[in-house]
Amino acid sequence: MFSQATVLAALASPRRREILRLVWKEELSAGTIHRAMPDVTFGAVSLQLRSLLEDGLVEARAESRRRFYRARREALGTFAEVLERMWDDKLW
Amino acid sequence: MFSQATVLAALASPRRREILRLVWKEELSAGTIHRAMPDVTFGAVSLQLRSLLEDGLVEARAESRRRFYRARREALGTFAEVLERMWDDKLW
DNA sequence: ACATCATTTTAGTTTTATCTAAAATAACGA
DNA sequence: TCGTTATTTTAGATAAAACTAAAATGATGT
Repeated sequence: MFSQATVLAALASPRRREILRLVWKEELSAGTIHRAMPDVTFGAVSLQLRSLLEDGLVEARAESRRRFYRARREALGTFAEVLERMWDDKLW
Repeated sequence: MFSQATVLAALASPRRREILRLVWKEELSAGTIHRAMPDVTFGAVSLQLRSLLEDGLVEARAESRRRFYRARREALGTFAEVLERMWDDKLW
C-alpha cells in the first residue's frame, strides 16, 4: 500500500491536483488531459501522470495508441472528500 | 483564511509534519523542538517554524526569551484526523 | 554596560522538483 | 514498409525548497 506521506506529497503539487480533478469522474486520454492544460508541454503532463501512477493515485488503460487515465479514488481515502470540497470551493 | 492548497503544501514536508507532531498536544519552545531533531540546525528549524506560522498551522507565544509554539489544530480541519492517524500508524 | 541565552534573520549553497526540447517507442492505416 | 498519431522517455535547464554558518536581535542577570 501507499503511505499517507506519499499521498500528501503527491497532492502538494497544483499541477497534479489539476490532473486528478480532470480524471476524477471520467477517464481521459493523456492527450485530452494535455489539451486541458495548454500552458505546459505534453512531456511535462506525461511525467506528472507517471508520478501519479507510481504513487497509485491514478490508473491507466491502454486502448490502441491512446492511454486513458482515471483517478483511483479509493487510494485517496480521507483525501478524496477534501479534494472534492476544494474543487467545489466550499469553505471548511 | 488559509486555503486547503496552502495546508497541503505545508503538510507535504516531513520536517514540518514532524514539528507539528511535536507541538500537537503541548506547546514547546523552539529550542526543545530543535533538540528533538538533532540532524538539522537550529536555523533550519526556525525557518520551518516561521513557514508553519505564516501558513497558520502553528501559533507562538513569547515568554521572556523563549518562544513557545503549538499546533493550531482548528486550522487543519479534516487534516487533523489524517495526521493523527499517520502518527498512530493506523492503516486506512 | 556587559555577558549570556534563546531565537531569528541573512546570504549563499545544496538538493529536489519541475519543466522544455528533442529523440525514442509503439500502434495504426495506406 | 512508410508516414502519421499518441505517448513516453531522456538529457539538460530552470525554478523552488531546504539547508548551513554566521551575524543580528532582544530579553535577562550581574
